[in-house]
Amino acid sequence: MQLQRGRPRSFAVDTAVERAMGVFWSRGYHATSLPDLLRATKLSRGSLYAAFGDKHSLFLLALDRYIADALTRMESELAPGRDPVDGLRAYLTGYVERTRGTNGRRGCLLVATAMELAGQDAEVGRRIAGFFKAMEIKVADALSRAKAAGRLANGVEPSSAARILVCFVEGLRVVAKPGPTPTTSQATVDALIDRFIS
Amino acid sequence: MQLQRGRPRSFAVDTAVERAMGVFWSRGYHATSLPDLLRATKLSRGSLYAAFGDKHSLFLLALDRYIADALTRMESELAPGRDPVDGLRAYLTGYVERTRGTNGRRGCLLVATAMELAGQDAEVGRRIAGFFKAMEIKVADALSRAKAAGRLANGVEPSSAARILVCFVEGLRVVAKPGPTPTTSQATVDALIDRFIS
DNA sequence: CGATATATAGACCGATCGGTCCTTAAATCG
DNA sequence: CGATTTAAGGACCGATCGGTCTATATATCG
Repeated sequence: MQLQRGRPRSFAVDTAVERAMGVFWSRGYHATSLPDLLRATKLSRGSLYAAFGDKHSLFLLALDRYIADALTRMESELAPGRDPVDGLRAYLTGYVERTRGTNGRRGCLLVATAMELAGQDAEVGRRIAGFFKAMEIKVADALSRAKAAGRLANGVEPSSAARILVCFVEGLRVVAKPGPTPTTSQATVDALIDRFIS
Repeated sequence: MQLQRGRPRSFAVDTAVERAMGVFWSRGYHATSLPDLLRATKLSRGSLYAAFGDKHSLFLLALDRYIADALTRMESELAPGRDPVDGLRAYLTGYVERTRGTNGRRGCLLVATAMELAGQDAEVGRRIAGFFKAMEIKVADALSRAKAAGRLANGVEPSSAARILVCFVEGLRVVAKPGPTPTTSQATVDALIDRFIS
């Protein structure tokens, strides 16, 4: 970003990335065309390529933004200062809310990208794997704090339970994609929590 | 399919569908091109279009085949005649095996299709939703038999437990996509079973 | 054999893909 | 003011997309 003499940038890079993220999120990488991105970002072809290089680079920025948002949300839900059981409940319930109605139909950019690109695109693969790992660590940490407080059911081991929860929430996003089952999801989450919390 | 006078069909429709399935499975729908399909099926353009109509129709046949295979496998794993707990273990362990090494990288056609197309393509959406429903019913049935045999942990309800297991296995396929974690998956499955079986 | 049916090979189609480039308008600087 | 910089708009590019069609070769029938 250089000194701005002459006409200043009429668009904020951040909001352009955010809008692009929305398109990739709704359609997936391959099904998103340049015209789609231009419409969403309100940029001209020239501006978009000057600012972001190419479609793939812009996608990586959008993916990074999505990941950062998800991690930020998790950090507040599972904050060390908070009651770990409340945090875990909030964390899981958040996924239920995100699979309701229109949101459910939209799915999850991370899951869609994992399935669409992670196998072929190393750059993407690293980001996705890193996210799942980070998520697992945060959940495991919350479970450890719950265990220390004597709130875990007998025989529950934080690290393996964390892996179970991570698989579960990602699976929720898959199963909810074709047709969300609004009422049952929360009950399913409650039943799951019931197996781990005493 | 009409009477075959003259040169007989030099290819079997079934094996062509199976080969096409393999390509869609590895690359996803949008990223699979006609040349990809021709190479895999060893058909000419003309033959492929004469036999299947278009790319989308061929994809639906491939998806149906994948679903039928999955249901067949489940029916043997969770057969009513078999010990339900053994069946559930075999069912879950099957997913662990399918996420190892190269297989894991390949992912799952159903999950990938759910994320890539189920939101936009009603025909596909119905198939995916139907599969998840069928799977849930089969698992719930096995859990019911386990419960009747007094093999379930206290407080476990078959129908909600089935929803949990379905989400878990589909999530396994997502998390395993970017980089399989071979050794831990079985341990994770064991830890999960441990929460439900007494 | 000749008639018929099937599949191959590949030319061909319009549309769209991602990406480059050039002109013009607008805004800020000295 | 004029010089400079930024972005918009859109023409334009080669490549590829899914899909059609026309030979041509081959096999099976009567």
